[in-house]
Amino acid sequence: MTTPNKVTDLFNQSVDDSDLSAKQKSVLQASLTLFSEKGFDRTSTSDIAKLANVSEGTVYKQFKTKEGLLHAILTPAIQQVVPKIANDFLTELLQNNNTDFKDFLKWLAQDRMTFAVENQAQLRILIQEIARSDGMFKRLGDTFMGKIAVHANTLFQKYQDNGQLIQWPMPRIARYIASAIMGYILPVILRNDHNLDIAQSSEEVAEFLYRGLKP
Amino acid sequence: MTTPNKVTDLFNQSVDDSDLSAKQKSVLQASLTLFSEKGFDRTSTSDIAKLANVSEGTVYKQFKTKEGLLHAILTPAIQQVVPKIANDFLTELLQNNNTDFKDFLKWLAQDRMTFAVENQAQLRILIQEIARSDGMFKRLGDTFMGKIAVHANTLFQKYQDNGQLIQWPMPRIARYIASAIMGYILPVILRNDHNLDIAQSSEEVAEFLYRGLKP
DNA sequence: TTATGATTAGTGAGTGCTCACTTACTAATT
DNA sequence: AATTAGTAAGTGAGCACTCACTAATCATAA
Repeated sequence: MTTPNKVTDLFNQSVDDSDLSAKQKSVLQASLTLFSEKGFDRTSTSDIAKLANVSEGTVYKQFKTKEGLLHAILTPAIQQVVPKIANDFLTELLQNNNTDFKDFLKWLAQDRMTFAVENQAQLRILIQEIARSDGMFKRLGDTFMGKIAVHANTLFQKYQDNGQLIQWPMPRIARYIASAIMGYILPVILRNDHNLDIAQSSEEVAEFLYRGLKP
Repeated sequence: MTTPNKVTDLFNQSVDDSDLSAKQKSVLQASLTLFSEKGFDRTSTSDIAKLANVSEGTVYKQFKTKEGLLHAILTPAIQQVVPKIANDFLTELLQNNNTDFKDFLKWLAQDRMTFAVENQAQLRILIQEIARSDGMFKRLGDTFMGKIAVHANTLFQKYQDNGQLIQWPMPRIARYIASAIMGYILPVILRNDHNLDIAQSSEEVAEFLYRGLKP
């Protein structure tokens, strides 16, 4: 439970799964780099073509529009940011052994921190989109409510019945867990910092959260 | 201590302090609205002129460039996001009465939540900028280290000596306080939500933080 | 007060440039 | 032979910004 699970690198995973040509892959890679470094709106398609060493027409052969390129990058990110966590909760639920709540917190933190460090560029682009359109945040929130809420609720209930978790409403508990972990992840993404000590950080945050959330 | 202090509305404050004409003020107001709704890059100067009911030349009479407009909006925001907190800490320090740590947490949360709700548009634009250039986040971080760290350190030390605060390093404590409060503020800003129950939320977050941070 | 000159505020039709996207073409693959 | 991938020179639209001009404001002297 405390060992890190396999958190996949989104780019390599979704690129390998698709049957894109080498040139198209380098278009995606160049877009990922430039979007995260300069922002979507300040990246031109000719910039992308130059960095990818292809002609500008090639950029449009596969991804019909510039937005389509953004979509190709963000869709796998969005689909993993939220639903992957749902799976984590389920896995934890299905193992009926009574895992320590603190261990679960540490494992969750570890898992999401690993994901964040391995997908910094995508997450930065996602944050840019969230800040621009209030629709994106609501969409993520809805996905969370739809896919995670039920599992999280059940799991938290178990810990509450165990006497390991305070009797607060589930959204309140979720908010503190999410924001504390975000407190480690966001600075890393926003500073382009590549030196997050995940073992140390997840231990720390689990300790704090457990103190704040035990009955 | 638990009563909210006066948190000023940035736009009205900085606009009234300046000697801008009515038209220039409406240019600023229109920019604020459009930048926060559509993002800086997707707002054209002709959009701004239209919403402000002025000619496009007027936009450029006072604020020489579009960037200058962004600057005029963000500078007061940046100067209040961080340094205002420094002042709060100082105020708290100078009242040498032994205020309860939990009361301080509640007051701090209340203060920043009020600020955030009253300056949603500016903060949303600031978040957009933070997400785009990693320089902005570092700049805020440096301002924090320069203006707040010392005061916060002294204050936390006092609470630690009081036996009200756990003996953790100051950055760790600051991180949890900041992220927990952010957990309430960010959703409000990113969803354009205008219904944050500040009294309830600040009480809640102070309760959680105190549980997690008491020795 | 009022006429005068000067400074500033505001206008809106340009202007040149960048950019997303197209298209007519060639090269490669099957 | 036919379909697909890749090319590179367009193209038109939109944009930030300018400029020649007019309207308003204001200081000062008759």
